[in-house]
Amino acid sequence: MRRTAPAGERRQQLIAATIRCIAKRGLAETTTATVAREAGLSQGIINLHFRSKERLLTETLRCLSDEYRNACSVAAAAAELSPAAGLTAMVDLDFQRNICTRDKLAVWFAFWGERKFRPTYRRLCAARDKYYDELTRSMCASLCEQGHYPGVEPALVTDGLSALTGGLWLDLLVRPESMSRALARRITMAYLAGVFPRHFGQAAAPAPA
Amino acid sequence: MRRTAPAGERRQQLIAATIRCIAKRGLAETTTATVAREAGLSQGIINLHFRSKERLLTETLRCLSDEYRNACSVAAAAAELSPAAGLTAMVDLDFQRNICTRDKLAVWFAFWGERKFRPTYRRLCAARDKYYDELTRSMCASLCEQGHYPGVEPALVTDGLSALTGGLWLDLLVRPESMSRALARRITMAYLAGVFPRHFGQAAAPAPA
DNA sequence: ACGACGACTGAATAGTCGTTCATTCATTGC
DNA sequence: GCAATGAATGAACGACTATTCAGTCGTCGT
Repeated sequence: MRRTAPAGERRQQLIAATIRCIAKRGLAETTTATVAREAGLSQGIINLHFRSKERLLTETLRCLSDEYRNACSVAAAAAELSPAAGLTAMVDLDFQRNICTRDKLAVWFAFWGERKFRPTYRRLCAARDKYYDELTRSMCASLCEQGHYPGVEPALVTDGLSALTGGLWLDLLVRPESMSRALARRITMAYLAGVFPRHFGQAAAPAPA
Repeated sequence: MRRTAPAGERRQQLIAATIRCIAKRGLAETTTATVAREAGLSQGIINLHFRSKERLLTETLRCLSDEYRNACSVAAAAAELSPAAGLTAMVDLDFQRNICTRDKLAVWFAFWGERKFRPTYRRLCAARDKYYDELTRSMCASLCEQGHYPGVEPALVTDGLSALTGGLWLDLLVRPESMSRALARRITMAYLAGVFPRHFGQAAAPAPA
């Protein structure tokens, strides 16, 4: 391996090592030394490329947050076609291979446990939440209007969907033997079917093969 | 204040201080010193009454777990009347004043973030989960049978309900400005209404004043 | 080929935290 | 009242961790 690498590349490498480290050992036992070793580099490397451990963690979270928001653009595009297609794309995305890795889920929950106490974590998480909420809410609102669901409150459905997704992620992380991405997707679609029966109910959309 | 107290009392006092400490500062910044100060006692007190910090944390989690399981007995009793009443009691319980404190939620999530890596945390959390699942699943199964819902899978509904509750707890903790216990309860009941419309739908049960 | 640059190293440092233990002092039985 | 008991203290200790920095060595321009 090259001994020297472009700064951006090394930063990415260290962030990846951080994710693996948190997933393997937990945030409490993730030290600068373990991350450096995981990356196959030396003690001081983290303070060289990030100014501190804190910044490494912050950048790691920002990386995941950006990745999620970028992935959302696919769902936003699908929503142009129809609100129901947009919501389906959103659910697919949430339980997709790339986004919904066990390693990445471990990192999300590690930070969620601390976000109340670290303003920077809170800001980054809140930004992702806001983006999700606005996107999902507009889809739900359109579907309520276009699909004639006068009794359904878009804000309520959005909050429910967001909470359900978060809860299923937790199950995927801590009880992988009894929860799978496919099952999580089914449960979420069943929720949507309960809310919007004419669009997600049994007789509504043909299930994608 | 008495300088010496019965051992059991002091242990409870220290567990309460631990909960406040984790809720105020997060697990990462909860040290034996901060817990002792929060309790108004001295450095070595934790190692005196619990053998180590680790055991203090474990006992704290066990305390919350037991409290939750005890509270469930009310819901189990209600289920004897009817499965739907049991489920309603379960939802009420989950968003009740005593169980669903901001402090206690903070502790739950602090441990959930680490449970993958600490066998003891995992065991205690898994025990609570199992209890919840079995209780809820039997209620759902009874309701499916007695209420004639042939298309509904009890296991799926249980997983969904558990995930939704967990997600709403997270919202209550980190976004108290946009989530309340009452709203969380409404969202959960709306979920049940989607699954069991004849028992939880608009025209089914009279909303409690 | 060579010199300058800077990425990288890893031993040293300063600070923090969990744990220990000799000592203090309130409580209880006599 | 007076020991005897053991709960509680808090200074001291050892282990660990983030950060620093002087030195090493690969890379690149000339």
